[in-house]
Amino acid sequence: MTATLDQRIRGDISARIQSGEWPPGTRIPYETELAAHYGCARATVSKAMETLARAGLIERRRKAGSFVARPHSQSAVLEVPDLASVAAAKGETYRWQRTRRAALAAGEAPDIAGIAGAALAVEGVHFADDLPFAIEERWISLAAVPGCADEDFADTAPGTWLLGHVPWTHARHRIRAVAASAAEARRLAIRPGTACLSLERWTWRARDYVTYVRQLFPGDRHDLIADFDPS
Amino acid sequence: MTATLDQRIRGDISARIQSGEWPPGTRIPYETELAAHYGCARATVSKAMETLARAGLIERRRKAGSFVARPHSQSAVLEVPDLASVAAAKGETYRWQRTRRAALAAGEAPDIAGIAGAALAVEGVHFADDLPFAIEERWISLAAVPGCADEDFADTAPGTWLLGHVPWTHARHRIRAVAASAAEARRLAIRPGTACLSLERWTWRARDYVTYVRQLFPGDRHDLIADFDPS
DNA sequence: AAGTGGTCTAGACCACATA
DNA sequence: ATGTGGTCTAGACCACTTC
Repeated sequence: MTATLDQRIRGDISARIQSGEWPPGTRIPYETELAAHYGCARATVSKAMETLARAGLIERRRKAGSFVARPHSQSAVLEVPDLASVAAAKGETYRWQRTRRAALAAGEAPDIAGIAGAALAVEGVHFADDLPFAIEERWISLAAVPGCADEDFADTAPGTWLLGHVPWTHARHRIRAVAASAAEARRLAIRPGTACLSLERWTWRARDYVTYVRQLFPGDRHDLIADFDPS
Repeated sequence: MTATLDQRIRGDISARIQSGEWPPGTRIPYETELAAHYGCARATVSKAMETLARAGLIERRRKAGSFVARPHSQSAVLEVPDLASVAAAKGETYRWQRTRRAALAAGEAPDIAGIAGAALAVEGVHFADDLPFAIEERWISLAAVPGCADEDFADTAPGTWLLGHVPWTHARHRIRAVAASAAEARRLAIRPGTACLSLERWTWRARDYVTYVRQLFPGDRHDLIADFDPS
């Protein structure tokens, strides 16, 4: 029921924006005016406004004031959970089966992985209720993740291990639809040419590549959900 | 070069986390300790810590202190730009061709759209350099967006119009890989069964559905990129 | 030149989780 | 019972932008 003053101010303003009462371009009252209106310190108003600005609802300009922002694109937060968690959430049994583990010398990792130095290559299949639902190909930079040389990844999928052991600073995902090749189809127990979701992820730590992974899901066994609330 | 004290504190701490010096679970010095170390007020430290907590780098617990977070899932910000902007960014000519516009009475919109009342149905094709690269099916709630009854959407894609005219509070995206049906393939000038990326988006304003849209892209003509920096 | 947001201070009190 | 984070205040000065 009761909320902080910060939240109340934020709520009042975003309600006016979302109701259309303050259309894009409207000037919001100055911080001093709002502080007087709420009978609080300007710092409290400022904090609320900063949060709204970071959420993209308003734009702030010195000397001019704060204005309701014009939306320019839809954005959404895509959660890419650990596959074991996905299966667990659906009440399915999860299993990882490694099919390859190889230490590669410098230059042997494929170009797309972006790893120039020595790397560890790992491939395997994720099963839910004993049905394969994703194949995974991964390369890990040994320079960036020296500890992974001691892991065999026979029982634990590398993604699960990396998540808890390696800090990263930037990640890029590419999502595509592709037809399953004959080899991929065999490992996923589907027909060649079936539409599959391809999820690629490059992970950096500072300027060094940490890992590149490609996961392939049969189209009817996986989808990605992204939710977004501006707030 | 020079930054605010807030940024400096944040940078120092995230550097220690990202370098691995402070692995997940490490207790970060108390706010009072950090304030003494930097010779500043606790509020300044608190602001830095709050930002780090919102970015997911740390977890704060009353009485216990703040701790380096254990990452549990990868998350990424998926930008879903207006398709006209995508084409423009690639230097391609963009064109929208409407193929259907129909006012529907209550109950006539498909269940998946979630719109119980009267709705406007719009379908069309997005072209880049005169090649179809997406088909779109959309339903707009007339109750939530009364102004759209006056739009014919012959020249402007509804997404472009809605972005600038309708405030929304929540959106959900679903991304899947599907095989093109015969009808879809014909409109996209591809072969039936081709792997396509299906992007669905439900948009709410408070508790009311505003619009539902499904866009279908040939797999080789579109992909989605999502970047993420924790900060 | 004037006035806005941006940052910071040195307190204060509170709520809550832990010990 | 204690000590942490959570919030807020009443000031202050600065930087930047617009007038």
